[in-house]
Amino acid sequence: MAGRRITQKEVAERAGVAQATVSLVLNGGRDKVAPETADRIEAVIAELGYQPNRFAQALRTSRSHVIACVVPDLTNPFYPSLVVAVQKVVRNAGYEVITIDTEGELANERQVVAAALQGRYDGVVGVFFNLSARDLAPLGKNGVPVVRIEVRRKSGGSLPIDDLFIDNQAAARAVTAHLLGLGHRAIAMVAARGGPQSVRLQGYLDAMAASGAEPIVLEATHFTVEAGSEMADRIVASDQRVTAIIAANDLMAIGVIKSLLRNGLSVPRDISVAGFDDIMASALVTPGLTTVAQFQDRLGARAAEKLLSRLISRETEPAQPEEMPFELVIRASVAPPPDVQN
Amino acid sequence: MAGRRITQKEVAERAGVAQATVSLVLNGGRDKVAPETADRIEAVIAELGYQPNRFAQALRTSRSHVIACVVPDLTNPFYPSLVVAVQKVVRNAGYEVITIDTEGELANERQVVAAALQGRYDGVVGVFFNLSARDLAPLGKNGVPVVRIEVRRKSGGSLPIDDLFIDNQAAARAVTAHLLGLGHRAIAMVAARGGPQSVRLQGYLDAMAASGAEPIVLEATHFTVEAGSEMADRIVASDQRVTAIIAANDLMAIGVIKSLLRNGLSVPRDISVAGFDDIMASALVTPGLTTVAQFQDRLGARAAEKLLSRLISRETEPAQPEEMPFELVIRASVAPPPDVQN
DNA sequence: CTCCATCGTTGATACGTATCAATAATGAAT
DNA sequence: ATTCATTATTGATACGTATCAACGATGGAG
Repeated sequence: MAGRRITQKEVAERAGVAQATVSLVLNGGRDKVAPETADRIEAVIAELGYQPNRFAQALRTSRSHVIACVVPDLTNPFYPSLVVAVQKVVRNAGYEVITIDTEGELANERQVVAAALQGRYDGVVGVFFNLSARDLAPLGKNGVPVVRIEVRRKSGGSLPIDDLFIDNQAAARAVTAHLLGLGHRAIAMVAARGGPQSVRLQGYLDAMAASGAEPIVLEATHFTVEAGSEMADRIVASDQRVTAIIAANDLMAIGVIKSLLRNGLSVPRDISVAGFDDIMASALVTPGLTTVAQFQDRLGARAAEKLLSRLISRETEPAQPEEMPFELVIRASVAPPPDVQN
Repeated sequence: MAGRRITQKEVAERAGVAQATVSLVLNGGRDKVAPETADRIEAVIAELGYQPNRFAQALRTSRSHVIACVVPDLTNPFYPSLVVAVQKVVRNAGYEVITIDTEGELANERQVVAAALQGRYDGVVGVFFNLSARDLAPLGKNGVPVVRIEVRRKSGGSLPIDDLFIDNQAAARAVTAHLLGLGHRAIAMVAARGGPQSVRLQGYLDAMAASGAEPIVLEATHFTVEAGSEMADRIVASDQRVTAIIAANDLMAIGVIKSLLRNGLSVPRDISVAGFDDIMASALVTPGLTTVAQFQDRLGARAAEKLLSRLISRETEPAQPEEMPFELVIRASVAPPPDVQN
């Protein structure tokens, strides 16, 4: 009962003017309108506390002022900071953010595209595990800009699909090289299907090949702590002698550490461990986890900026991929291999 | 160019029928419509892949099919699992979720209320640090149901504000009693302003008073790891002798542990530490953190269910607060005090 | 055979906005 | 004094939907 919604019509009546004029004033046509009229209308707007009806606007303009932020797993601590960064940037520009947890599932990613094609989202930003540029093409064609966050240089081709990427292959090479430099040779990689896995794996393989070391690869089913533990258990149980383990992300790496400690091994004295992402927990575990920081907040903020500029300028020029930095974060979980430690 | 949007009008034309009839079929008026007509229309709908325009629907019905999920800090690992649980439940019912990170700020919480009053959200679920039932009252009056997640028994009074709460005072009593039971007397509490702080603090004070022990309270400015470390530093630097520290949440507790270890103390040998929330990192730190689990996923799911049932039934009966369980999770960060350890 | 109730369908309308074409008012130019 | 260009304002319209009043058709009761 309390607060009925105020409409332009009511403002118009109160200001002794037509609804169209109110609309004119609101849409920057300030110079199309006599200053005193504009002032009067704005006074009434303030007085009545008028707020435009977003749905009517959306219906009329077919712009929703909503953008979709797509992540594969919100409970993976890597993503919330990204999402928050996006929200902060975009909020000031009058956009709302719908965060969609796709669980890494193709079907859910498809649903986002479908919803966007319905005009529900003005733009899409995020991480797609399954969809390729081809799948996202309809969005570009229909004027819905997309900013992908990728794990390697990629291009949306001639479409308005911007790519923000971190060269994860180089990152994986860097981690592997760091371990090799300390004297490790028997370095295992624990990866999982989907996501950034293959790229990081490739970087690892590159570095190993370059140094002539024999790669050892284990593939888990998920990017979780449990999966990491399971893989490490398997390594311990096998007779394979390993002095270092690289996990495809920090959650798995933490699982690996847990498993090793449980099995009575010392990290890094017996086995060194490294991961990717630099999630908060990585600084908190004991020993601190050596990992690759990707600066999620900067990543999210930059992605949001790119999307916004597309939304504002309405330009549909082909995209330029933009590289974002990573950084090797050295912590206590890595040391020279036992035979070099003496 | 590719996929123009299909409207009811187009469906109607293709089916040789009026737009109103299509609408009738879609809105369950299936029994108001001749079966063969309905079949024909549904066939066309499937054929053309018609999807209703949400904005037109919202404008017409003033129901947005969007619900707001309000949390104070998405980067606090406590909340994402809550949000995800809400999303999962609500998605199947055809609702979208807008997650709003209020940063614990009053202004942002107010903005949510304002947006909801504009009709942007059909319902609101979440954690409010600053707003009281009185502030949320306008929502109830305007038919926007609210489910609050609270830290103690509270009531929306006669309004349709459902409360889901965990008795944090009892939880704090339980933690404190556990420590007292082990023989601790000099137990400090590290709290922060806002949020669940005062309630947990009260539980701690209750338990201390009941056992005749002298309370020691430190108040930090934020609920973060850094704040926890800072408080612990302060304790170490002081000449106060303390054998156990309870932190108002796990992030702070982890900060406390970090600080103590840095200062050359052993946890739990020299000082025991406990927290609240049971975030993932708590199981991963060394030593594992004794804490209070609140089952965020169940909490979120239940909250979403309550909201949904309000949305569907349109009932505006006064709310009944519902209690959710907590559980003391004992890990390695707690042991008897030094003088009992002999 | 006429009347009336019932059923299926439809035309018209409103939700609140943005925008376009048209009008009224003003002053400049002839 | 008349015409014309310019400026300020407005009426009308459409976006896509849900809904209500009204309509024609059908068939049963009288």
